[in-house]
Amino acid sequence: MARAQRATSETYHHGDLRNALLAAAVELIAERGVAGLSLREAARRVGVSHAAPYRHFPDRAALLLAVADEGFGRLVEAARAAMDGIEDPSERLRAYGLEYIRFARRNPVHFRVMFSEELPKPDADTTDRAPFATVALELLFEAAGAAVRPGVDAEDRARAAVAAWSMTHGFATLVADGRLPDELVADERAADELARWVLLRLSL
Amino acid sequence: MARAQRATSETYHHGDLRNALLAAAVELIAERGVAGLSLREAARRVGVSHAAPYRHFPDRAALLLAVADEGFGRLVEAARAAMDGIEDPSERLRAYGLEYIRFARRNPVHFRVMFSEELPKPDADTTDRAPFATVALELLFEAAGAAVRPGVDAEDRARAAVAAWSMTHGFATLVADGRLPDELVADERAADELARWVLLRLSL
DNA sequence: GTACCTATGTTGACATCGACAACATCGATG
DNA sequence: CATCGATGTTGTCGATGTCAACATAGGTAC
Repeated sequence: MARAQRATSETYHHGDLRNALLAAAVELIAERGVAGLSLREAARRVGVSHAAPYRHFPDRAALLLAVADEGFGRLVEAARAAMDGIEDPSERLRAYGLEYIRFARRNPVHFRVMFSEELPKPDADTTDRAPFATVALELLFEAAGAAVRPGVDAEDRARAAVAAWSMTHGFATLVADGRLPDELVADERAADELARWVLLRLSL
Repeated sequence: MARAQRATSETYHHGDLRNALLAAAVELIAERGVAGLSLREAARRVGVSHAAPYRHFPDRAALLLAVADEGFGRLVEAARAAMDGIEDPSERLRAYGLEYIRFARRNPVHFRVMFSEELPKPDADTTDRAPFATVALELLFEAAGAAVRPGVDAEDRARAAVAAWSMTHGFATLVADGRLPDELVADERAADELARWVLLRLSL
């Protein structure tokens, strides 16, 4: 928010433009949606010229990608913390799912960007610039694979992962997009409880 | 596709501009994504001037809305046909889900637009211009409500609907966005089978 | 300490887009 | 056959993404 400690000479050289732009982008998207994000408006809001952002992001897509990766990073962190110490594989998977949904509820902007169509498709190059997305999904597939009864073949293990992801991602999407009745997800407690209930309908 | 029967005077007055624009829009979105849809490019592709689309759609959002409603219409039609004649409520719900997912696979562009963030939020006015969206969701909630064991209270019935929607919508979203490994959903048969398997993990 | 050098900002320009206004054309209706 | 409304066209405006050319500040090498 507040301009970084040492804004050089109080005018030229912002000092922390990259982060300021990220924050402004999130704010803007919250107000106008992903499509409403404009580099010029973001620049305006942090008080720099319209071309300044290009010193930090090659193009608009890169800014979106940065927001997405920030989101995936936070998700991975939260999920790891939530699963930490839990032994039972089913419980671990549920803990991940719950955190995934909680994340979507608390960071709807990030979540929407993370799965936005506007995001450049991950290729070799993009993967470098957004490492966390891969990690987050690997974590999920691991947890899901471990949660199926032992002795199940690889194919069904993959299917189980898809089922778990579908359920979790579906619910999270509905929450982040505000498609569920407000009273159902108004406060954290109610939302958590509903999420838990929904995740329990999943039998792998 | 082909210009309507009587393109008046072969030049002025296209004859079926509205539909031509819809088709062009879908094509464009398939190539460049929803964000890549531009009224001017659509106009160019059907061979009219850049302002012609405004005679049929008040703005860009309206064109998107029309694509979405076309999609919801087709979905409702397909879902009704699929459920027709099936008695068992659980089977009916599964039939809907399967059709929902099949629709997403076969019409990924429509599906993405239908749930795109860019779509104007449904308010009283929009509902008039896009009646099918409501119908499609009502149909789902009915089917889900009927599928839970009798004697369950209203609250759990609503929860069940959310769970069913989450699972179905989640999987459909992953498919439409191409996030699942290609070999899993390459041909219709494999995709259907996987969808069935996934939907069977749902126990209401 | 001073003279560069590089990272970071700024100004100015161009093409594209959504949107509107003013004008043109066609076909149906009297 | 004259008129009128629906449908297209041209011209224009402001906003945007992106690039090129220029400016500035702060650190580094001597």
